[in-house]
Amino acid sequence: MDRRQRKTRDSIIKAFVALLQKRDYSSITVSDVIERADVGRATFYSHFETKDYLLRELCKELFDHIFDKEHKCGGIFDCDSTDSMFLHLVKHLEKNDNNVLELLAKDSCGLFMEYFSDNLKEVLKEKIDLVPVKNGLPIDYWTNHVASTFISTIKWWVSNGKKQSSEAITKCFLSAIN
Amino acid sequence: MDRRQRKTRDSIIKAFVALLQKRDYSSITVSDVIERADVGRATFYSHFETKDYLLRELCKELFDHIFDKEHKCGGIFDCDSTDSMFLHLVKHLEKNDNNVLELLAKDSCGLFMEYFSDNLKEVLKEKIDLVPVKNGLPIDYWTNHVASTFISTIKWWVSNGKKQSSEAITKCFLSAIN
DNA sequence: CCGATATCGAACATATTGTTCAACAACATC
DNA sequence: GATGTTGTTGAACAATATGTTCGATATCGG
Repeated sequence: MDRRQRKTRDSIIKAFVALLQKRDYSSITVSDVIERADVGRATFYSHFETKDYLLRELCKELFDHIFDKEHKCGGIFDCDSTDSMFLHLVKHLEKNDNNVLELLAKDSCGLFMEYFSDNLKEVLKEKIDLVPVKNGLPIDYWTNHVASTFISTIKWWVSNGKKQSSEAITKCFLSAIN
Repeated sequence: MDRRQRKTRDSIIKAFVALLQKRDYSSITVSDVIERADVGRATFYSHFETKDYLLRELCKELFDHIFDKEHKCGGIFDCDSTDSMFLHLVKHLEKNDNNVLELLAKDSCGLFMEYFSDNLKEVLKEKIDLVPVKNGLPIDYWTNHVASTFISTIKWWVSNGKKQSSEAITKCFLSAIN
Protein backbone atom coordinates (compact mmCIF):
# COMPACT_ATOMS: atom_id res chain seq x y z
CA MET A 1 0.00 0.00 0.00
CA ASP A 2 1.19 3.45 -0.95
CA ARG A 3 2.80 5.38 1.87
CA ARG A 4 0.43 8.30 1.19
CA GLN A 5 -2.62 6.09 1.40
CA ARG A 6 -1.54 4.57 4.70
CA LYS A 7 -0.80 8.02 6.06
CA THR A 8 -4.19 9.50 5.26
CA ARG A 9 -5.99 6.35 6.31
CA ASP A 10 -4.22 6.38 9.64
CA SER A 11 -4.89 10.04 10.30
CA ILE A 12 -8.57 9.61 9.46
CA ILE A 13 -8.98 6.68 11.82
CA LYS A 14 -6.96 8.44 14.50
CA ALA A 15 -9.11 11.55 14.22
CA PHE A 16 -12.24 9.42 14.27
CA VAL A 17 -11.23 7.64 17.47
CA ALA A 18 -10.35 10.94 19.11
CA LEU A 19 -13.79 12.30 18.23
CA LEU A 20 -15.56 9.15 19.39
CA GLN A 21 -14.03 9.56 22.81
CA LYS A 22 -15.55 12.99 23.14
CA ARG A 23 -18.83 12.89 21.25
CA ASP A 24 -21.60 10.56 20.30
CA TYR A 25 -21.11 8.68 17.04
CA SER A 26 -24.28 10.06 15.49
CA SER A 27 -23.26 13.64 16.24
CA ILE A 28 -19.92 13.31 14.44
CA THR A 29 -19.98 14.48 10.84
CA VAL A 30 -17.68 13.61 7.98
CA SER A 31 -16.66 17.27 7.96
CA ASP A 32 -15.58 16.97 11.59
CA VAL A 33 -13.41 13.98 10.79
CA ILE A 34 -11.68 15.43 7.74
CA GLU A 35 -11.05 18.73 9.49
CA ARG A 36 -9.44 17.00 12.45
CA ALA A 37 -7.54 14.61 10.20
CA ASP A 38 -6.52 17.51 7.99
CA VAL A 39 -7.56 15.67 4.88
CA GLY A 40 -9.47 16.69 1.77
CA ARG A 41 -13.13 15.82 1.44
CA ALA A 42 -12.66 13.89 -1.78
CA THR A 43 -9.80 11.99 -0.17
CA PHE A 44 -12.02 10.80 2.64
CA TYR A 45 -14.59 9.45 0.24
CA SER A 46 -11.90 7.72 -1.80
CA HIS A 47 -11.02 5.75 1.34
CA PHE A 48 -14.41 5.15 2.95
CA GLU A 49 -17.77 4.92 1.28
CA THR A 50 -19.62 6.46 4.23
CA LYS A 51 -19.23 7.23 7.91
CA ASP A 52 -20.71 3.83 8.73
CA TYR A 53 -18.06 2.07 6.71
CA LEU A 54 -15.42 3.99 8.62
CA LEU A 55 -16.85 2.65 11.88
CA ARG A 56 -16.89 -0.87 10.48
CA GLU A 57 -13.28 -0.62 9.39
CA LEU A 58 -12.32 0.63 12.83
CA CYS A 59 -14.07 -2.30 14.50
CA LYS A 60 -12.40 -4.71 12.15
CA GLU A 61 -8.94 -3.34 12.86
CA LEU A 62 -9.51 -3.34 16.60
CA PHE A 63 -10.76 -6.86 16.97
CA ASP A 64 -8.48 -8.32 14.34
CA HIS A 65 -5.70 -7.01 16.55
CA ILE A 66 -7.12 -8.36 19.80
CA PHE A 67 -8.05 -11.73 18.37
CA ASP A 68 -4.98 -11.69 16.18
CA LYS A 69 -5.85 -14.12 13.49
CA GLU A 70 -2.48 -13.91 11.80
CA HIS A 71 0.18 -15.05 14.25
CA LYS A 72 -1.71 -17.12 16.74
CA CYS A 73 1.48 -17.93 18.61
CA GLY A 74 1.36 -16.40 22.05
CA GLY A 75 -2.20 -15.25 21.40
CA ILE A 76 -5.38 -16.44 23.02
CA PHE A 77 -5.45 -19.49 20.79
CA ASP A 78 -2.40 -20.89 22.51
CA CYS A 79 -3.99 -20.96 25.95
CA ASP A 80 -4.36 -24.40 27.48
CA SER A 81 -7.32 -23.57 29.71
CA THR A 82 -10.25 -21.19 29.39
CA ASP A 83 -9.31 -19.55 32.65
CA SER A 84 -5.98 -18.45 31.27
CA MET A 85 -7.59 -17.57 27.96
CA PHE A 86 -9.99 -15.13 29.55
CA LEU A 87 -7.28 -13.71 31.77
CA HIS A 88 -5.11 -13.27 28.71
CA LEU A 89 -7.96 -11.43 26.99
CA VAL A 90 -8.58 -9.16 29.96
CA LYS A 91 -4.91 -8.33 30.30
CA HIS A 92 -4.80 -7.51 26.63
CA LEU A 93 -7.83 -5.27 26.99
CA GLU A 94 -6.30 -3.67 30.09
CA LYS A 95 -3.44 -2.35 28.03
CA ASN A 96 -6.11 -0.41 26.23
CA ASP A 97 -4.24 0.69 23.15
CA ASN A 98 -5.56 3.95 21.78
CA ASN A 99 -7.96 4.24 24.72
CA VAL A 100 -10.30 2.20 22.63
CA LEU A 101 -11.59 0.24 25.60
CA GLU A 102 -13.39 3.34 26.82
CA LEU A 103 -15.50 3.26 23.69
CA LEU A 104 -17.12 0.07 24.94
CA ALA A 105 -18.67 1.97 27.82
CA LYS A 106 -20.16 4.69 25.66
CA ASP A 107 -23.75 4.84 24.49
CA SER A 108 -23.23 4.33 20.80
CA CYS A 109 -21.24 1.14 21.12
CA GLY A 110 -23.66 -1.26 19.45
CA LEU A 111 -21.39 -2.13 16.56
CA PHE A 112 -18.37 -2.60 18.82
CA MET A 113 -20.34 -5.03 20.93
CA GLU A 114 -21.45 -6.94 17.89
CA TYR A 115 -17.92 -7.37 16.57
CA PHE A 116 -16.65 -8.21 20.03
CA SER A 117 -19.38 -10.79 20.48
CA ASP A 118 -18.93 -12.36 17.05
CA ASN A 119 -15.20 -12.78 17.51
CA LEU A 120 -15.64 -14.18 20.98
CA LYS A 121 -18.26 -16.69 19.93
CA GLU A 122 -16.01 -17.90 17.16
CA VAL A 123 -13.20 -18.55 19.61
CA LEU A 124 -15.56 -20.21 22.07
CA LYS A 125 -16.81 -22.55 19.40
CA GLU A 126 -13.27 -23.81 18.88
CA LYS A 127 -12.61 -24.03 22.57
CA ILE A 128 -15.99 -25.43 23.59
CA ASP A 129 -14.38 -28.49 25.18
CA LEU A 130 -12.68 -26.22 27.71
CA VAL A 131 -15.88 -24.48 28.79
CA PRO A 132 -18.17 -27.04 30.39
CA VAL A 133 -21.74 -26.60 29.20
CA LYS A 134 -24.19 -26.41 32.08
CA ASN A 135 -26.84 -29.09 32.63
CA GLY A 136 -28.19 -29.75 29.19
CA LEU A 137 -28.34 -26.19 27.90
CA PRO A 138 -28.22 -25.86 24.10
CA ILE A 139 -24.60 -25.34 23.05
CA ASP A 140 -25.61 -22.43 20.91
CA TYR A 141 -27.31 -20.79 23.87
CA TRP A 142 -24.32 -21.48 26.06
CA THR A 143 -21.66 -19.88 23.82
CA ASN A 144 -23.97 -16.92 23.39
CA HIS A 145 -24.36 -16.66 27.15
CA VAL A 146 -20.64 -16.91 27.88
CA ALA A 147 -19.77 -14.30 25.27
CA SER A 148 -22.49 -11.95 26.43
CA THR A 149 -21.44 -12.36 30.06
CA PHE A 150 -17.81 -11.66 29.24
CA ILE A 151 -18.69 -8.51 27.39
CA SER A 152 -21.10 -7.22 30.02
CA THR A 153 -18.43 -7.93 32.63
CA ILE A 154 -15.86 -5.89 30.73
CA LYS A 155 -18.38 -3.13 30.20
CA TRP A 156 -19.23 -3.06 33.91
CA TRP A 157 -15.54 -3.10 34.77
CA VAL A 158 -14.72 -0.16 32.49
CA SER A 159 -17.80 1.84 33.47
CA ASN A 160 -16.82 1.59 37.11
CA GLY A 161 -13.31 2.85 36.51
CA LYS A 162 -11.46 -0.49 36.34
CA LYS A 163 -11.09 -0.66 40.12
CA GLN A 164 -10.47 -4.41 40.14
CA SER A 165 -7.27 -6.06 38.99
CA SER A 166 -7.48 -8.06 35.80
CA GLU A 167 -7.18 -11.23 37.90
CA ALA A 168 -10.06 -10.19 40.16
CA ILE A 169 -12.41 -9.26 37.35
CA THR A 170 -11.62 -12.50 35.53
CA LYS A 171 -12.53 -14.35 38.74
CA CYS A 172 -15.84 -12.47 38.89
CA PHE A 173 -16.57 -13.51 35.36
CA LEU A 174 -15.69 -17.15 35.97
CA SER A 175 -17.84 -17.23 39.11
CA ALA A 176 -20.75 -15.78 37.20
CA ILE A 177 -20.75 -18.46 34.51
CA ASN A 178 -19.92 -21.44 36.73
CA MET B 1 -55.09 15.31 26.54
CA ASP B 2 -56.87 16.64 23.47
CA ARG B 3 -58.32 13.95 21.23
CA ARG B 4 -56.49 15.47 18.26
CA GLN B 5 -53.15 15.35 20.05
CA ARG B 6 -53.58 11.73 21.04
CA LYS B 7 -54.59 10.87 17.51
CA THR B 8 -51.56 12.40 15.83
CA ARG B 9 -49.26 11.16 18.55
CA ASP B 10 -50.52 7.63 18.14
CA SER B 11 -50.28 7.68 14.38
CA ILE B 12 -46.72 9.01 14.56
CA ILE B 13 -45.60 6.32 16.96
CA LYS B 14 -47.43 3.65 15.01
CA ALA B 15 -45.80 4.75 11.78
CA PHE B 16 -42.43 4.87 13.50
CA VAL B 17 -42.74 1.30 14.82
CA ALA B 18 -43.82 0.08 11.40
CA LEU B 19 -40.76 1.69 9.83
CA LEU B 20 -38.44 0.36 12.53
CA GLN B 21 -39.53 -3.16 11.71
CA LYS B 22 -38.46 -2.72 8.11
CA ARG B 23 -35.49 -0.38 8.16
CA ASP B 24 -32.57 0.65 10.29
CA TYR B 25 -33.26 3.45 12.74
CA SER B 26 -30.55 5.69 11.31
CA SER B 27 -31.94 5.36 7.80
CA ILE B 28 -35.41 6.51 8.80
CA THR B 29 -36.01 10.23 8.28
CA VAL B 30 -38.55 12.50 9.87
CA SER B 31 -40.04 12.93 6.42
CA ASP B 32 -40.57 9.18 6.20
CA VAL B 33 -42.39 9.16 9.50
CA ILE B 34 -44.70 12.08 8.80
CA GLU B 35 -45.51 10.77 5.36
CA ARG B 36 -46.47 7.37 6.71
CA ALA B 37 -48.31 8.89 9.66
CA ASP B 38 -50.00 11.33 7.29
CA VAL B 39 -49.18 14.26 9.54
CA GLY B 40 -47.87 17.74 8.86
CA ARG B 41 -44.22 18.51 9.35
CA ALA B 42 -44.86 21.27 11.86
CA THR B 43 -47.16 18.93 13.76
CA PHE B 44 -44.42 16.37 14.19
CA TYR B 45 -42.06 18.92 15.64
CA SER B 46 -44.75 20.22 17.97
CA HIS B 47 -44.90 16.71 19.46
CA PHE B 48 -41.28 15.58 19.37
CA GLU B 49 -38.18 17.71 19.55
CA THR B 50 -36.17 15.38 17.31
CA LYS B 51 -36.15 11.85 15.96
CA ASP B 52 -34.12 10.77 18.97
CA TYR B 53 -36.77 12.03 21.36
CA LEU B 54 -39.36 10.04 19.45
CA LEU B 55 -37.32 6.89 20.03
CA ARG B 56 -36.98 7.72 23.71
CA GLU B 57 -40.71 8.25 24.07
CA LEU B 58 -41.34 4.94 22.37
CA CYS B 59 -38.99 3.15 24.75
CA LYS B 60 -40.59 4.83 27.72
CA GLU B 61 -44.09 3.78 26.67
CA LEU B 62 -43.01 0.24 25.97
CA PHE B 63 -41.23 -0.45 29.22
CA ASP B 64 -43.60 1.54 31.35
CA HIS B 65 -46.21 -0.85 30.06
CA ILE B 66 -44.19 -3.99 30.67
CA PHE B 67 -42.97 -2.95 34.10
CA ASP B 68 -46.28 -1.30 34.81
CA LYS B 69 -45.45 1.13 37.54
CA GLU B 70 -49.00 2.29 38.10
CA HIS B 71 -51.11 -0.68 39.13
CA LYS B 72 -48.60 -3.13 40.48
CA CYS B 73 -51.34 -5.58 41.39
CA GLY B 74 -51.01 -8.70 39.32
CA GLY B 75 -47.80 -7.35 37.82
CA ILE B 76 -44.27 -8.60 38.30
CA PHE B 77 -44.05 -6.85 41.65
CA ASP B 78 -46.59 -9.22 43.12
CA CYS B 79 -44.58 -12.34 42.42
CA ASP B 80 -43.48 -14.28 45.46
CA SER B 81 -40.41 -15.86 43.88
CA THR B 82 -37.95 -14.77 41.24
CA ASP B 83 -38.70 -17.84 39.19
CA SER B 84 -42.32 -16.86 38.78
CA MET B 85 -41.30 -13.24 38.29
CA PHE B 86 -39.10 -14.05 35.31
CA LEU B 87 -41.67 -16.42 33.90
CA HIS B 88 -44.27 -13.70 34.25
CA LEU B 89 -41.98 -11.32 32.38
CA VAL B 90 -41.31 -13.78 29.58
CA LYS B 91 -45.01 -14.55 29.20
CA HIS B 92 -45.70 -10.86 29.00
CA LEU B 93 -43.02 -10.42 26.36
CA GLU B 94 -44.34 -13.44 24.48
CA LYS B 95 -47.62 -11.65 23.87
CA ASN B 96 -45.50 -9.23 21.92
CA ASP B 97 -47.92 -6.35 21.58
CA ASN B 98 -47.28 -4.30 18.46
CA ASN B 99 -44.57 -6.76 17.37
CA VAL B 100 -42.24 -4.68 19.44
CA LEU B 101 -40.29 -7.66 20.70
CA GLU B 102 -38.84 -8.13 17.25
CA LEU B 103 -37.17 -4.78 17.57
CA LEU B 104 -34.96 -6.21 20.30
CA ALA B 105 -33.35 -8.51 17.78
CA LYS B 106 -32.53 -5.77 15.30
CA ASP B 107 -29.19 -4.07 14.92
CA SER B 108 -30.11 -0.61 16.08
CA CYS B 109 -31.56 -1.67 19.40
CA GLY B 110 -29.08 -0.02 21.73
CA LEU B 111 -31.55 2.31 23.36
CA PHE B 112 -34.14 -0.43 23.80
CA MET B 113 -31.58 -2.55 25.58
CA GLU B 114 -30.61 0.30 27.82
CA TYR B 115 -34.19 0.98 28.91
CA PHE B 116 -34.84 -2.71 29.32
CA SER B 117 -31.73 -3.12 31.41
CA ASP B 118 -32.39 -0.07 33.58
CA ASN B 119 -35.93 -1.16 34.38
CA LEU B 120 -34.83 -4.70 35.12
CA LYS B 121 -32.01 -3.63 37.41
CA GLU B 122 -34.41 -1.45 39.34
CA VAL B 123 -36.75 -4.37 39.93
CA LEU B 124 -33.85 -6.65 40.84
CA LYS B 125 -32.62 -4.19 43.42
CA GLU B 126 -35.98 -4.42 45.20
CA LYS B 127 -36.10 -8.18 44.86
CA ILE B 128 -32.45 -8.86 45.63
CA ASP B 129 -33.36 -11.10 48.56
CA LEU B 130 -35.04 -13.49 46.14
CA VAL B 131 -32.01 -13.81 43.84
CA PRO B 132 -29.17 -15.39 45.80
CA VAL B 133 -25.90 -13.63 45.09
CA LYS B 134 -23.16 -16.04 44.11
CA ASN B 135 -20.10 -16.57 46.30
CA GLY B 136 -19.13 -13.09 47.35
CA LEU B 137 -19.66 -11.29 44.07
CA PRO B 138 -20.32 -7.55 44.41
CA ILE B 139 -24.09 -6.99 44.54
CA ASP B 140 -23.80 -4.33 41.90
CA TYR B 141 -21.99 -6.70 39.59
CA TRP B 142 -24.55 -9.41 40.29
CA THR B 143 -27.67 -7.39 39.45
CA ASN B 144 -25.93 -6.18 36.32
CA HIS B 145 -25.09 -9.75 35.39
CA VAL B 146 -28.61 -11.06 35.99
CA ALA B 147 -30.20 -8.25 33.99
CA SER B 148 -27.72 -8.63 31.15
CA THR B 149 -28.23 -12.39 31.07
CA PHE B 150 -32.00 -12.06 31.00
CA ILE B 151 -31.84 -9.63 28.10
CA SER B 152 -29.33 -11.64 26.09
CA THR B 153 -31.51 -14.70 26.69
CA ILE B 154 -34.58 -12.93 25.33
CA LYS B 155 -32.59 -11.63 22.41
CA TRP B 156 -31.28 -15.11 21.61
CA TRP B 157 -34.79 -16.51 21.96
CA VAL B 158 -36.31 -13.98 19.58
CA SER B 159 -33.47 -14.17 17.06
CA ASN B 160 -33.93 -17.94 16.81
CA GLY B 161 -37.64 -17.69 16.16
CA LYS B 162 -38.97 -18.29 19.68
CA LYS B 163 -38.83 -22.06 19.24
CA GLN B 164 -38.88 -22.74 22.98
CA SER B 165 -41.92 -22.33 25.21
CA SER B 166 -41.83 -19.48 27.69
CA GLU B 167 -41.36 -22.06 30.46
CA ALA B 168 -38.42 -23.68 28.71
CA ILE B 169 -36.61 -20.43 27.97
CA THR B 170 -37.13 -19.27 31.55
CA LYS B 171 -35.57 -22.53 32.70
CA CYS B 172 -32.57 -21.89 30.41
CA PHE B 173 -32.16 -18.48 31.92
CA LEU B 174 -32.39 -19.76 35.50
CA SER B 175 -29.88 -22.51 34.78
CA ALA B 176 -27.49 -19.98 33.31
CA ILE B 177 -27.43 -17.76 36.38
CA ASN B 178 -27.54 -20.51 39.02
C1' DC C 1 13.97 11.77 -14.18
C1' DC C 2 9.21 9.98 -15.53
C1' DG C 3 4.82 7.91 -15.52
C1' DA C 4 1.41 6.63 -12.28
C1' DT C 5 -1.28 7.62 -8.53
C1' DA C 6 -2.94 10.08 -4.34
C1' DT C 7 -4.31 14.34 -2.54
C1' DC C 8 -6.28 18.88 -2.68
C1' DG C 9 -9.79 22.39 -2.72
C1' DA C 10 -13.45 24.31 -4.40
C1' DA C 11 -17.67 23.95 -6.37
C1' DC C 12 -21.87 21.45 -7.04
C1' DA C 13 -26.58 19.02 -6.74
C1' DT C 14 -29.23 16.79 -3.42
C1' DA C 15 -31.34 15.69 0.92
C1' DT C 16 -32.49 16.42 5.72
C1' DT C 17 -33.33 19.26 9.47
C1' DG C 18 -35.85 22.31 12.31
C1' DT C 19 -38.48 26.86 12.14
C1' DT C 20 -41.95 30.17 10.80
C1' DC C 21 -46.49 31.80 9.55
C1' DA C 22 -51.05 32.46 8.11
C1' DA C 23 -55.22 29.88 7.12
C1' DC C 24 -58.10 26.42 8.73
C1' DA C 25 -60.40 22.72 11.73
C1' DA C 26 -61.62 20.69 16.04
C1' DC C 27 -62.25 21.48 20.75
C1' DA C 28 -64.47 22.99 25.29
C1' DT C 29 -67.48 26.18 27.50
C1' DC C 30 -71.19 28.83 28.17
C1' DG D 1 -74.93 27.57 18.24
C1' DA D 2 -71.74 31.48 19.16
C1' DT D 3 -67.05 32.22 20.91
C1' DG D 4 -62.41 32.03 22.24
C1' DT D 5 -58.76 28.53 22.56
C1' DT D 6 -55.86 25.15 20.85
C1' DG D 7 -54.07 21.76 17.36
C1' DT D 8 -53.15 20.90 12.57
C1' DT D 9 -51.87 22.09 7.94
C1' DG D 10 -48.93 23.08 3.98
C1' DA D 11 -45.71 25.72 2.07
C1' DA D 12 -41.73 28.20 2.31
C1' DC D 13 -37.31 29.02 4.50
C1' DA D 14 -32.27 29.01 6.15
C1' DA D 15 -28.90 26.02 7.74
C1' DT D 16 -26.37 21.99 7.58
C1' DA D 17 -24.64 17.42 5.81
C1' DT D 18 -23.91 14.33 2.10
C1' DG D 19 -21.54 12.46 -1.71
C1' DT D 20 -19.59 13.70 -6.42
C1' DT D 21 -16.87 16.01 -9.90
C1' DC D 22 -12.66 17.87 -11.93
C1' DG D 23 -8.47 20.22 -12.92
C1' DA D 24 -4.23 21.41 -10.54
C1' DT D 25 -0.62 19.84 -7.61
C1' DA D 26 2.31 16.86 -4.89
C1' DT D 27 4.25 12.41 -3.90
C1' DC D 28 5.21 7.85 -4.92
C1' DG D 29 7.97 3.75 -6.97
C1' DG D 30 11.22 2.53 -10.27
